[in-house]
Amino acid sequence: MKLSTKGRYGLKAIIDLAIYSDKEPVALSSVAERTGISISYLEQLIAKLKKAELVNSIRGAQGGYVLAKSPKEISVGDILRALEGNLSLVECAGDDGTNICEGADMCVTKVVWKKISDSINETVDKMMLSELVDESKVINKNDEQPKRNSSCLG
Amino acid sequence: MKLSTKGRYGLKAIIDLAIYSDKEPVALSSVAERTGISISYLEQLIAKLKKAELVNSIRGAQGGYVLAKSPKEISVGDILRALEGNLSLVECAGDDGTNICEGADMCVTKVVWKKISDSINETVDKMMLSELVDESKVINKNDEQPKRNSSCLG
DNA sequence: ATAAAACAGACTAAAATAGTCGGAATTAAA
DNA sequence: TTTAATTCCGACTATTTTAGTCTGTTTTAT
Repeated sequence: MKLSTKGRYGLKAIIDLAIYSDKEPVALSSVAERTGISISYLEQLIAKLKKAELVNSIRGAQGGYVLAKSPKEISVGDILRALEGNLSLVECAGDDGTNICEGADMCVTKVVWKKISDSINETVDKMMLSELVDESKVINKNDEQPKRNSSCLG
Repeated sequence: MKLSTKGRYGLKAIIDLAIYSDKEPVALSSVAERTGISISYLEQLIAKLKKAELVNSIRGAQGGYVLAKSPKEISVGDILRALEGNLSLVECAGDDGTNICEGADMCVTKVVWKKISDSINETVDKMMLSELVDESKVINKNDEQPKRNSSCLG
C-alpha cells in the first residue's frame, strides 16, 4: 500500500512550481535540475496535474508551466488525487461510484475501507500547497542556493 | 496505493475466525469454504497473523486456529499491520525508525506523509475486531445460512 | 530559420502481487 | 498403529504494475 513515485515526485514537482513560477513560467528542464527527476518523467506527471486543471502550460520557447490558481486554493488532496487517482485503499470504497462487488451491501469490511479513505481524504484536503511552500522557504531560508536534495525524493 | 489482497482477504479471514472459533478451533478448510479464499493462500495469511500473535494454532487432526485474545482487544490496526507491514504510504515516514533518505531533515513532503499515516493508524486503531463481528452478525441475522458472499472479497 | 519548449504515446526492464504446488511434521481418532 | 486431517514451510510462476525511457510532433519566442 505504498504511494507510487507519481504521487511522491509529482508533489515535489508542483511545490517547485509554486515556488518558482511567480514571475514567469517554469520550464520542466529547470524543475528537473532542482529536483533530480528526469524531464521525461516530469512530463508524465505534469500532464496529470494539467488535466486536473491545477497547472497551466505555455507552449513554445520560453514557455513552461504556472499554477492555475493560488497555492492557497490547491490542497494536497487535489494534487494527490490528480496524480494517483482516488485515494481509497480498495476499489470498492472509492468515491467514484464504482460499486464493483455484487455483495457490497453485506460486506462488513467495506465500512473499514470507507473509514480509512475518509480519514485520508480529510487529512490531505486540509493541507494546502501554500503551507508546504512556506515550510519549504523556512527550511531553506539560510541558504543562497536552495538544497538540491536529490537524494531524498521521498 | 491500493491495499494488497493480503490485507483484504486476511481481514475477512480473521473475522471469520472470530465468529466461528468460540467453541473449537477452526480449520482453514472451513474458512476457505465460507470466504471463497483458497486454503493455500489462507495459509500464507494466517501465518502472518500468527507471527503477530493475534491467533494461535492447534496442530494435527481436528486442529485449527483460534484467536489469541478477545476480539475486543484486537484492533483492525493490529490486523492490517500484521498483514501488510506498517501502514505508511512511503518508506521514509514509517514508524519502524527507517530513515532512509539522507536529506530527510529538509524534506518538505515528509510531513505530508507523516500526517497521512498518522491519520490512517489512528483510524484503524480505534476500530476493534469485536465491532466487525457484531456488525457481521447484524447483517446476517435473518439468514439460517450466513451469506457465502464469495463475489465480494473487498 | 532556429532553438526551446510543451505534447503524445509507444515501448521496456524490473519489481511486486497473487497466488499455486509439493511435501513434511503433528496429532486426534479409528 | 495406521489413517486422515490438519498445520507448517518454502520454492516456484504467471500476471500485473511500476517506473521510467525514447522517438517524434507541435508550438512559439527570438
